[in-house]
Amino acid sequence: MSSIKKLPFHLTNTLTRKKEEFVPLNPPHVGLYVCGPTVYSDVHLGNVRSFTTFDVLYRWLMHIGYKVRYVRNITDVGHLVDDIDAGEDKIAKRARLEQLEPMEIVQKYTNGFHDVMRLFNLRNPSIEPTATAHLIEQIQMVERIIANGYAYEANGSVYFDVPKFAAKYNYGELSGRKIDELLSNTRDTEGQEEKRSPLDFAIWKKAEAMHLMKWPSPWGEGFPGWHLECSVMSTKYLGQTFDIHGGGMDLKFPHHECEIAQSIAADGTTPVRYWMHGNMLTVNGRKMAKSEGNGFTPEELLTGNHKLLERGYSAMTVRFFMLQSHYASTLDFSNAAMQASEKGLEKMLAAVATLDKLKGGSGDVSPEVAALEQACYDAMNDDMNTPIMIAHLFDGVRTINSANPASSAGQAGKLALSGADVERLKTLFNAMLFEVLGLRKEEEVVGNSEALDGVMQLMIAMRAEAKATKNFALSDKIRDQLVALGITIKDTKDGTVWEHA
RNA sequence: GGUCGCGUGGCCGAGUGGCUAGGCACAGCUCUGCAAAAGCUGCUACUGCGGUUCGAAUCCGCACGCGACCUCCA
Repeated sequence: MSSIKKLPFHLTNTLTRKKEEFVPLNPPHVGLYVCGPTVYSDVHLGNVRSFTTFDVLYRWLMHIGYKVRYVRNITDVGHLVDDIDAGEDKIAKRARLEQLEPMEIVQKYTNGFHDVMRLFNLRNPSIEPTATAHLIEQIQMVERIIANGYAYEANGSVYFDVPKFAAKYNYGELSGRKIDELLSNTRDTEGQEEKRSPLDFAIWKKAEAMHLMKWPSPWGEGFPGWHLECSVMSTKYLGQTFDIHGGGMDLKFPHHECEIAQSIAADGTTPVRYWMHGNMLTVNGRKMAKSEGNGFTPEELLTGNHKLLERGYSAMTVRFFMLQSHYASTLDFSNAAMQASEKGLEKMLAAVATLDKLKGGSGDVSPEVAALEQACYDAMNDDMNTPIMIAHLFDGVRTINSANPASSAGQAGKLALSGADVERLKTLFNAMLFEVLGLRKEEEVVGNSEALDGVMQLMIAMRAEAKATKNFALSDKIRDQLVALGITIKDTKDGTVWEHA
């Protein structure tokens, strides 16, 4: 039958700020690197949004036929807290607070991160490297950068020489910074006397005596710089130049800018061909962030136990909510928006259930169904436009419901779908909804045992008896009280069915 | 202060020059003992002021409002 056009895929390259056709370096293979979490505290919903964006990207690339190596790191060393704690490792600080070994903290929050990823149905990356497991490679990269003259040692630390690099290369290309402007905007450099320029950044940092996480190096005991691990691990597993690097918008500068500089300084190669940046999740217009204190954990989300939440929402509701906006737009969290998504997702999944029961008549795939299918692929291939794709699926929902003979509506069932149409729609909805968007049917909240279904069949039969004798008071009482228990009864043409509300 | 971006109907949120996005909410109708679900119909917006154009939410300028980054952050 009519074949769909699955390619080409276009994405917005934030390096060029243009939408470009995606052409892998070595098709059909694709190298994808995404900056993972720093495992020193719980991930919040804003983090989840970013990882979800790249989860869908990963899924989409595979769906359209690429073989993807997806690398997402775990940052378990190295980032500084703030001025007060200058020189002290973030993870070490937390360890002291909680009286735990640093690696215990790392393990704890890594486990927590994985739990969250499972909850939101994110696929595991191909490789999930940790910074602490790549210290040798990081030291080697520092050595290469020094050897090439773009870094210098000072008092046991090693700094990247930004002005020297910028003299020859385009430092600031990704984030649109200009070195003069950066210099004029520099804050006070207190405690940074070792740096030749305030723009220089540490690629190896000397550890103070009280520092808990430190390793020997040619420059003494210390730990790797903030941006080094991503350069090292992406190079190691994807090559000196690879296809796509993703991360949150807030990592663009300085993190990703420094990654580019490091790779060029160390190996002379531009590391990334396509940069992708996901936008922020906001709450009342402000970025959700640890420092803002406006984040909530997935656990709080599910239970609704947080001052921002009117009630709890399921992980799939949230996932659907996020995918109903474009990844490059900011997305504002609100209870009203969550409830709208909840209803929408229910409607979508109900249509999928209906679709499973449809038989369909004779005939070929209709042009309308073929067009719907193509529209979904086109939307996804246009910079991964999930909201448009979902809008098309909702058009499909109307088609499905209109073709449903079990519906009691007069006009329903009039729209004829062929058996081929039904099969095609099943394939499409399964692919888009579950495989690509990564949604899944919610597990039944209440234990859905055979016993419960038996009880329900009994209740339905008793209610049918009451209705048969026009005892509507009793039949309504049964239905209303079931509603109070979270069970909905629907009278359809094919009989009465029940479901969890 | 610098850089970048945003401002769409009751709410969320797509859309980059002309042709109804979609979801939620709301109203009417169909169906129905009543509901629920579903279908149909209605609600037709683009911060303000100029400009370009036959034509602008969409391009340009200015103003106002908001945000992100410039410091760890998805």
